[in-house]
Amino acid sequence: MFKPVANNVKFPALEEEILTFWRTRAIYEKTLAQRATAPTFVFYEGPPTANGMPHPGHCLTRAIKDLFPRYRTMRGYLCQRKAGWDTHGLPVEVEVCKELGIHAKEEIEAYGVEPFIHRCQESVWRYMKQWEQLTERLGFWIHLDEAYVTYHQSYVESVWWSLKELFDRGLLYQGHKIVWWWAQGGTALSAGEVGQGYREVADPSVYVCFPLLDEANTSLLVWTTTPWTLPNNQFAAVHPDLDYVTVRDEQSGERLVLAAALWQTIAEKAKRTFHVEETRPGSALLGKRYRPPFDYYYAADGARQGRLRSGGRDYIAWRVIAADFVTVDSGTGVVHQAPAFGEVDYEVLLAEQARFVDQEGPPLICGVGPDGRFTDEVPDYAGRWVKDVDKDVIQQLRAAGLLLMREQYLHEYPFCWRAEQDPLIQYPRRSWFIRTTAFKEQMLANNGQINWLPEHIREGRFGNFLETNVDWALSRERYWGTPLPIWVCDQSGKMEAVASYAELLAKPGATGTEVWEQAKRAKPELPDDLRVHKPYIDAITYDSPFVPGGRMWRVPEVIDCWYDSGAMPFAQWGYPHVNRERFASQFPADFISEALDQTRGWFYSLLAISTLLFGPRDTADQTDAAGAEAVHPFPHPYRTCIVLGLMLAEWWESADGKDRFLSESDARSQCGKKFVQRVGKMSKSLRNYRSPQEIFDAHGADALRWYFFANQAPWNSIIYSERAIKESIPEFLLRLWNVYSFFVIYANIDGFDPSQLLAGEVGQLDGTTLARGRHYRPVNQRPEIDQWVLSELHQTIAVVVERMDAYDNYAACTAINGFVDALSNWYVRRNRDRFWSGDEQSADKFDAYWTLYECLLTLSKVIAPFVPFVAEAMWQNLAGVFGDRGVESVHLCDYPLVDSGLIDPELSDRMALLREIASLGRAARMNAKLKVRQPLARVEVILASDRQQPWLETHHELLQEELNVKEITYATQGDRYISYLVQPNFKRLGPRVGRLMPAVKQALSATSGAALLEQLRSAGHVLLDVDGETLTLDHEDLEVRLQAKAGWTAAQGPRVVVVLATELTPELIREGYAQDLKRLIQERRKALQCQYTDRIRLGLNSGNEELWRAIEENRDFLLQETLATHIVAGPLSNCEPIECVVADTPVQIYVQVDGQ
RNA sequence: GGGCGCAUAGCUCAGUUGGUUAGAGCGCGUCGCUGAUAACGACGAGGUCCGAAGUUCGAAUCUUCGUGCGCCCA
Repeated sequence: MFKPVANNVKFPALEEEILTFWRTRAIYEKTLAQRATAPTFVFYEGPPTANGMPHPGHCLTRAIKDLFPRYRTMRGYLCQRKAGWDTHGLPVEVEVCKELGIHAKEEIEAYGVEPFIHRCQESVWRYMKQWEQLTERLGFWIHLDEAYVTYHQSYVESVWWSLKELFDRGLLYQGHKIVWWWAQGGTALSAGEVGQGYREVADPSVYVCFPLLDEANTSLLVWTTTPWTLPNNQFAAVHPDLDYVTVRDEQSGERLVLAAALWQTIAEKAKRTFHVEETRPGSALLGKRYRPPFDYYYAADGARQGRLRSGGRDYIAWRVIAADFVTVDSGTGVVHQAPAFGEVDYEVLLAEQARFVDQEGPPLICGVGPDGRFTDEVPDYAGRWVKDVDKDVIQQLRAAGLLLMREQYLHEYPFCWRAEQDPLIQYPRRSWFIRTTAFKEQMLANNGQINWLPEHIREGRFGNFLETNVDWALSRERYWGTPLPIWVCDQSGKMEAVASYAELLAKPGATGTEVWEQAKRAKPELPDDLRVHKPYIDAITYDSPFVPGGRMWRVPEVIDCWYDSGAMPFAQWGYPHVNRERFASQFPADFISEALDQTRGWFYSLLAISTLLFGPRDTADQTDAAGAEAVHPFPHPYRTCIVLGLMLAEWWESADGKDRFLSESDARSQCGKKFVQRVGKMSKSLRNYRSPQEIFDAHGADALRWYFFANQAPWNSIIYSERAIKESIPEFLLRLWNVYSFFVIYANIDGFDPSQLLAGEVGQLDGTTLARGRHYRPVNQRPEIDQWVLSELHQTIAVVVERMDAYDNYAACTAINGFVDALSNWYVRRNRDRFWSGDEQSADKFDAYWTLYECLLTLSKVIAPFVPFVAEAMWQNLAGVFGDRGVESVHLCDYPLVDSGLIDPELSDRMALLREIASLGRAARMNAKLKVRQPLARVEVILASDRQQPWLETHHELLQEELNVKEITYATQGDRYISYLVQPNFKRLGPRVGRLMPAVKQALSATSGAALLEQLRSAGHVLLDVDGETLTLDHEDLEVRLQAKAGWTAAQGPRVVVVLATELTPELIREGYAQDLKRLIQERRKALQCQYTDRIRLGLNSGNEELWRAIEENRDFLLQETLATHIVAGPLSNCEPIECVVADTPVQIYVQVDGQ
């Protein structure tokens, strides 16, 4: 016996039971164990951070990350799934600072780096529980207890090894970087953080004169929105191809040089009258020297020259240079350059420096300290915060007669995201870089081999990003991160990199471990991993190999935590210090997936690090012994990458905007009809989304998973809509569940128990095994509809496997959904009688049970990777009857294989036609307002082709029942009812007739369709004169469409028309009455909660003679259908009647269970 | 400002190398079916396939330009 299936299934509760089953039986571990020697399918987990709550977006990534490994495991691969956690970085420090109520770097120093680091380490596990819970509840199978953790010593040491590689190969260097600098906090902010802090502000913008040295009374007119940077001016930039004019200011008589396109606008704004005196291209201005508005540096160096590499000499600064970025969109076409405070400006400086012989070019002028205050180099403003001096600068310019005008300028400017009043400034910092630009071509070649989904990422977003590659700014002046493993000699400044802690301690004269040892003694619970972190690692020094008596000290920086995550392919194993073979077997990944925002994040860090470390090297670069073994053909470190779309939130708010972020039902109850729906980015602070746990509790993980997998291609953005998730249940899960429940109910009634019919081990209950069962007949001996449904099943498997091998879950789900619909709405519906029939031992009945049983078993395997809980629930019951003789879990099964012998495309086509006829018949009934319970005498089916007619004729019964008609006739000649429309087969004829196509179409429609068909039938082809040519068109060149003529109750499809005979006889009408009665009685049975097998007594009260006659004529039918023992006229004692209307007259029906 | 993507029914989305009735689900309306189904089925309304130009015998699909939106970067 199967376990009875509750018809009001609660998926969330069901899922909890399955989770317990998986856990106690260690099913996940068993899936791996049984593939121990199988070929590998390599998956990499992109490490999330556990110091924030998981949100719905993580459900999507984790669902996709679960789907393909599960699928591949069932397909016979070993797919290890090592979890990982990203634990370093500024966000962690910020969380800790919040707890401590501090935010500046000095405050951290004052608090103490050591206790600060301890708090960081503790903080990264804050939401661990929630993450683990979400992961398990979603059914994401991954080894959480063997996770890699980026702060662990072995992980850090792998990163060190890779950095030492790069250092030794000359790929790690120090340079300046202009960063967005939070002066009050003393730190640079990452691009993401800067992006969060943009606000629209009004800044002063000034038009300033830079007097030219060799043109009297003539100045460059320069525009800037940051007056405070003017004291640090080094150059003025023009576009060499733009036209510049020299204008005379009527009022002052001074001449100004500015872009030709802008002079009128500026004259208007400044309320001046300009007279154009000269026009010249920007190129004619190049090299012209000017006097900057402030002479703090100019006084000493204004006349200084340096030697050029190309020979000759040039002034080091304060002259006009060429730049492509100059536009005439705003400003004056002459751009002030202060390289210390602008990334673009700094590029200009680098380019200028490159022209000069080393040490003779322009130095970087920077009169501002890291605290954002002017230094003594700018005496007028020394000690003042840069943004505070704008006014005074303007005042000074005006006094010097250098200010043409000032205005307010509205623009977006970044502020610190956690200290909202602090504007950020661009500021130069010493920084460590990885020379990724040297590997651009290799990265592009590697990228070219990756299977990106969607494809456009390769050439588009990611490819373009690689094309514009700049060296990776690796270092961070922070505390909680992987320390940069470079030690520098305090005598010579020479440096070397260190690849492991042991290597460090083995250095001659190494000291400093006592700092860690003391800390550990004081606080024994400290994880040993901390010893490779600040401040302990900084304490370790050793003898300089470069200078006798020198000491080696670590540089203070830690590294960008993106490097940590990108190093995970080897660092997760501790490679190369340990686990060399594990790395070898798990590299590269076959599959990774994250959301689109990782393009420049993890996808890049993985690719860059892998290309640099494991890509081919030129022969000169054989520094490392590991290098030779480590060269891998592209692509690596991942072969396929699914780039998921963003997840959007959906919420409701009142029309007046007062109540926001409501659920749909809350909005309805609170705002009446005055509410609106909103869709937008998910935001933690706005709380505009429901927690995943709520979805799990209300609808279940399978519902969420199916919604993700089956609703759209994964790279489209998806709305996290509770309603849509809920709706995915009846569409698929519930429909499937109902079929399953139907099977179990009837199998139990009829005593169909496969475990009694099938002896011995049954394993995965595949087709071969089932074939051993008693009463299991070969498929070709079963009714055609059984053959059909199994054919559909195997076609579905073929599509699903083909699509899933191509990582296309959406199309796979569509195919599965289509099969479940066919199973439910055709197979089960059309075969109810076979399951309901009295003869428990008939071959036909066994065929039906074995067929449906096989479909459901196979289906549970097919859906297992998608909806693992429902699949397991079905398997536990369907295969559970065998106890230990069968496989313990559906997830231990192999994915079903296609039995192409069972696929019958012809049968599929025929059945599709039959279903179409049935559907059209119903449509025609609808049009005639003839309900299906009313039997009809006849339908006529007119086919466009007689090919399937003989087959259809053998299925009269099915169609008669479906359409409730007495007779069905087929014809291909239905001239009374229809006309023929013959059209060319465009796809076939297009290439052949080309431009004649419209004429062919015209000629065909001008000829009588019936005549064409007759010609085709008799001669096998049609001759058509078109444009002086005679075309021979055969059967396949033509498409025959049917068109129902007016005046008939008919419905038309492209290849078939169904015509109803609508005239009713009294007998037919009485039969309809009997059908009405049957339905009413059945409803009553249901209301009385009868068992399926309960017998009943019937009583009827009605004065309608026709109705009684109907009962007499259909007595057997009624008794059989309703399981009634007899029918009496009049009421039954002790029985409540139901009042209803049959045959337009009131009737009381009494239903009583027999024996009560 | 640059790059990438998207734009198809009221909503959310499919739409296979270009082929002539553009689909699904939901929603809405009408009706029907039901002893598996708190389900289901049928029918209907609803589409300038964002706009314009081009290529082609033929364009939702290819090309160019434009518009709007999103994301990334500056």
